[in-house]
Amino acid sequence: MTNHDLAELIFPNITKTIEDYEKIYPERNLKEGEKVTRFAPSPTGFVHIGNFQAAVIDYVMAKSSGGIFYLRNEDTDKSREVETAIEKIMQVLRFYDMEPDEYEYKGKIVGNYGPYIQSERKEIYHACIKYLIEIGRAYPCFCEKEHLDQMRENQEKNKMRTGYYGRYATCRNLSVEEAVANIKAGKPYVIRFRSLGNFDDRFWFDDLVRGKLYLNQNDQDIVIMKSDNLLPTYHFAHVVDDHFMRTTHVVRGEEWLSSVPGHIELFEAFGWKPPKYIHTPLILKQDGDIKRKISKRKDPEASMSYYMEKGYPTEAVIEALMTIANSNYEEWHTANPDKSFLEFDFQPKKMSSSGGALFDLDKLNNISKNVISKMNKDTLYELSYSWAKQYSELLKNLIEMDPEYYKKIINIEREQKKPRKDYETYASIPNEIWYMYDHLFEEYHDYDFQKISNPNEIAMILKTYIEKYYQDSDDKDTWFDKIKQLTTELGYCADMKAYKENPDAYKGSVADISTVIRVALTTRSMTPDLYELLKLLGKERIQKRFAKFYQ
RNA sequence: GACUCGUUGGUGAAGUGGUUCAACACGCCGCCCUCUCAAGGCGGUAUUCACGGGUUCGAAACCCGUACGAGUUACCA
Repeated sequence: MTNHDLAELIFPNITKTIEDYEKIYPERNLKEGEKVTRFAPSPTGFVHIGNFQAAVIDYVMAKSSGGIFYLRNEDTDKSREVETAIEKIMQVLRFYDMEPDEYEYKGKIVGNYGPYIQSERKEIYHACIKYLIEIGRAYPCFCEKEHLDQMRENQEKNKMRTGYYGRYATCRNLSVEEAVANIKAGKPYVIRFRSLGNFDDRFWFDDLVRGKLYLNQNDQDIVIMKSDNLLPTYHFAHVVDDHFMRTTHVVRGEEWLSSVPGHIELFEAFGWKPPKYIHTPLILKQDGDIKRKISKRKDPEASMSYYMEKGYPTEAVIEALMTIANSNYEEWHTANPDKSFLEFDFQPKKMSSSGGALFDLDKLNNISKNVISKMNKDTLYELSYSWAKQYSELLKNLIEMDPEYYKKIINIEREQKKPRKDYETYASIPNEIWYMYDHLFEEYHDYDFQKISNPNEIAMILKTYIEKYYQDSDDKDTWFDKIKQLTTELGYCADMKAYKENPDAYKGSVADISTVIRVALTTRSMTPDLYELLKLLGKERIQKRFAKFYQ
């Protein structure tokens, strides 16, 4: 009996060969420099920020080169799979406007290199494994878990490298007859790759981030097909898929670096050319004194849904992630505010290889504030409204009550050279504008009066102001002149400079008077421009708010 | 334990032998700015690049050790 018989026994129904697939999935017609990248998440119901960053890089590299960005669903681990995961993934991609060129979604395949779901590619993997068995580079392994565990324990005890290699790879020495007999007897098995590598020999490999790396050859007979569902392991699926889908650049986390030798050997066994690799530093988080991998269980910000719920503009998240990837991105973006991030010349070499970047929420918040501040009122209206419809009943109701009024509020000190930066996220908007709504204002009674806190004095200031001075029709200069007149009339200092030079000579200043008005109007001592607020509220509502203090 | 990658300020980092006595951004602090806050302006924030040794006229940059951190070491990706 020969390897051929063994291969036939294991895969009797596989008739297509590798050559067939080479024809079905021909080399892509790429122009010089065009890149093919992919986002290949496993459907766990969770889009990790690190994976998403890789997707952003994938997208930028593909799109900026005129190439292809596709989505591949890596669902080979059926035990971890979550039903709606792929919808979430698609939702995230679309939300960030990173529509893949090729994908498979809800039964529809877009692209000529599918299926794009690994569990549907079984035949292709099997054909490849069949080939490997025929040429003697793969074999069935009947070792049981207990045996493997025992073996590893012994290896550890003897300070040997752990794993299935060399003399520990017992099943590689089984004769075809023995293997066939085992299979016919119904023994469960996995398929392992037969490594020809020598761990003591080194080879170099060029990672686009780190440059030339000298690595030990792989000598592990890694599992390429699992026993229960006959699906491939990640390692094997990566090699087969990225070859037949004609991926040119693989972007993945640096946790994959140590499996590179195995992947390279797999490519070599087929005589295929490996793609270029970009192993990105992990995204870490500061936890007390230590930095650790951002974890999906402990850290809500590990999930992309966090940023969607909080209402960060997509542009802000992308900028934060791009800045971690290439720190000159920010500078470039300020210099080219109107350009899309796709026009940025992303350079893998410029990625830090310092083994992990802290994701800085302060920085994100700052970027986000800037992004929101630069939106015009209509854009902010649209984006915050569509966010509210999904995530905030409160904001949604406020907007729907009177969209034009809402627009006026968010337009205060907006659409100018140096706009205000009040809103960090869409979620933070209600907290900044609620006092402009009477029904919310009525419910709140905690006034933050500052220097002037005597109720009689406050009542007097407010009453005098509204009855004697305030007019809706005043322009800003007139308005402020009147505030000054009021200030002087009540014995306070209207000139800030004079006041600062000699504060003891006065009861207080125009700033104190303004603060009283501001607080009475909003309960807060810090708000946007007072004049704008007054105008928006109008005399009648102002009067009502003031009246509380002198009735 | 073994293997691999790394180590520049509070954070992200620029910088690969000599205008870097370490850019830029965030954060923090201070001052200024005819109403607050925000913004803005100005200034401060690493006598030094984990540590020790070496190479060199010259090192954060090159070499060697040490320490520390991270990743991998699965029929998970």
